[in-house]
Amino acid sequence: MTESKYTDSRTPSQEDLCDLADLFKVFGDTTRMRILYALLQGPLCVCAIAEALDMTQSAISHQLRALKLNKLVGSRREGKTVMYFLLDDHVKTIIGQGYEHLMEREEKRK
Amino acid sequence: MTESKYTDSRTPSQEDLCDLADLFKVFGDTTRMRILYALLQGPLCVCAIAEALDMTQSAISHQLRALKLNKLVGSRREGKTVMYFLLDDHVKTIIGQGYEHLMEREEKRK
DNA sequence: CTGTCATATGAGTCTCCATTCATTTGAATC
DNA sequence: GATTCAAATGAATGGAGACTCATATGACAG
Repeated sequence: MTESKYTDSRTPSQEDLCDLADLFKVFGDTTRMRILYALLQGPLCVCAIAEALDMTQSAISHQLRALKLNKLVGSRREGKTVMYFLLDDHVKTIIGQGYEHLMEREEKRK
Repeated sequence: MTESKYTDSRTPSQEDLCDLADLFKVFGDTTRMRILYALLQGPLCVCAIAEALDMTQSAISHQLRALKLNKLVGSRREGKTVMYFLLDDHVKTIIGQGYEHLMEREEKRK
């Protein structure tokens, strides 16, 4: 059975591999990566993120939307402001593994 | 010091975050993801991959190039054929973590 | 209920990149 | 050397998506 859509099985189907690629696509943008990294330190509101990354509020909102759709971040309203925070421990692990790969890759470079 | 380019430090600089996003961009394509997944089982030559994924040899070669540039796969010539293989254990971990995230995300979906 | 601050969203633009197609390089066999 | 099979590469094209700009929604203060 390679046709499973998230059965209990550990073997991804072709469709799963597509979803997987779509997930990593979310990590594959500098702005979103910077947002995720910022949120590693703790929750932040939209304007704080925009300020930290020196980008427009609109650009940040658009990217937060993508992160939220993929359940990587969550949000809660606090008065006029909206706080965003990481939803998932995998985020830390995935970023960490990516970073380790980068470090090793650099070592091997002559 | 947030300016380090792969120092021994564990804290990525802005440039590192960009490199990190670029790395995940490589995982963020269905074709490349399918190639990596195929290679999890063991080394394969270009034509075998092309056949397995039902895509042209050219398309596969182009994507293998991207994977190779990022040191995710290596290659060795064997006669007329060229075998490709995974270079890095992080690949397995990263894909695994991504998949776990997907599974959890599905659970939470009503 | 009006203004203001914070955020979300839609349309449009511009850039990037995955694939195709045509061609080249490379190795083996004759 | 010529042919053939495998792979790499370059140019061109089509589509996706990141940002901008303008506008809408939402919450609070007065």
